[in-house]
Amino acid sequence: MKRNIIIHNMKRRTPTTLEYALLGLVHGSPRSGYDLCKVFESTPMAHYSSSPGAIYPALKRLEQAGLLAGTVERADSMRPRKRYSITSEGTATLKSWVSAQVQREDLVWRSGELMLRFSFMGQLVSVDAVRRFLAQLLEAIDEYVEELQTHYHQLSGIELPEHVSPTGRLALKQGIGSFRELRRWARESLEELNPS
Amino acid sequence: MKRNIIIHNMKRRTPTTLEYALLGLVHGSPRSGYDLCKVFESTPMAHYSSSPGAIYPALKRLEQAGLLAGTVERADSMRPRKRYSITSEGTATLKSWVSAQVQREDLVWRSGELMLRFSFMGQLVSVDAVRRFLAQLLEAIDEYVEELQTHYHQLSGIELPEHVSPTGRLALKQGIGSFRELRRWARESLEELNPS
DNA sequence: CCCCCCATGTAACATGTTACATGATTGA
DNA sequence: TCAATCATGTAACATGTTACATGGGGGG
Repeated sequence: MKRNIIIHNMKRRTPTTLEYALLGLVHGSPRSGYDLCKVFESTPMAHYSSSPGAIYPALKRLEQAGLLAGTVERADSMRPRKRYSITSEGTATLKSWVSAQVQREDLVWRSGELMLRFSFMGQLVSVDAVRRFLAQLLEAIDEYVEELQTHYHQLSGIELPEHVSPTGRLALKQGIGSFRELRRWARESLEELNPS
Repeated sequence: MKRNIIIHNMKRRTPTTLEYALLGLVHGSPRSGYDLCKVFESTPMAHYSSSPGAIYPALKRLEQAGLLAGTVERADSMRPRKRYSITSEGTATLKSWVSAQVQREDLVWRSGELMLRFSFMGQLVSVDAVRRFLAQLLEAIDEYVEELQTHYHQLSGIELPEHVSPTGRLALKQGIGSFRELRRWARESLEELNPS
């Protein structure tokens, strides 16, 4: 009898950035796929998606995983519309995502996702948790900026055999500058959130 | 009579960002796949790749497209090594990539690729062309920052029915800040490159 | 002797991109 | 009536990610 019905058999990969973005938006208020497409078209959220070709399949995956629940409205009409709401499991997934420790890797590889997490935090966790997030972010930035500066000094210090073009050096400078600005922003935001 | 004579009909999709990064590095000096892997592991170029699983196939594609030429060294030995050099066609492709007009879309969707272009420009085009690039970049930034600010004011201005959390607003502020910092950098770099 | 570095790859897989398909409704 | 908008999707495709495979050489 191989018919063991395993309930938790769903392969539960961690959601992609797009999937988190969809979860977060639907958490804000229930929406249809079309609504979500328009959000991505018309707001700076555009950074996180693109096209119905990605959004509709992602919504389907989230529904199958039990993180979203879709209900069809106007089923009788010739123009049905499927409105998605977030499930309690979906909310839990979102919460643990935004609450995760900020690692150096997040900053280096997925800084966009970090900001997405931050933008949803306000509706999901306490102000204290938001402050913790920013504090961890500041630590990670400090660490990484120092790394980058080491590289920068290696470039501009001694004449290397392998000559680095001035634009290469300037590009690195830009990278350092952008992380410094991020740090500035994080400090300012911390203050703004202070209960003082 | 068609004026377009198709010389060879290899399907010539435009290279991916990773492929441009490889072209640029090999243009700097001939390297093997392993060398390139190490560059990505050990420098801030890390932003543009990841793993041998992407790099080796990309090199093969570039060779087939005629943009790189690989020669096997130590073919007799038990540990051969394939060193890639850029072809004249590869250099031409690189040049036209870095010289392309800077569009708003590049800034919004592919700002990382923009900086990669910039970092290779020094070895490929004249200082004048670099200045043109920065000038175009500044224009695009001005335009986009204004767009973002419009969104920001829509959020913080009137109380909206759909309440936006404070972190959502702060996240947008961060976005604006980072583009402002980019603008600052571009202006500074322009001055630094001035023949004054 | 064992482990890590050199140096090359391949295989499975999920995801995103682009393009297309469908058909009702609304406004000019 | 004609175009744009609403609203849903599917199919083909290339790419990147993760994991694994191979095997010699050098240093402790």
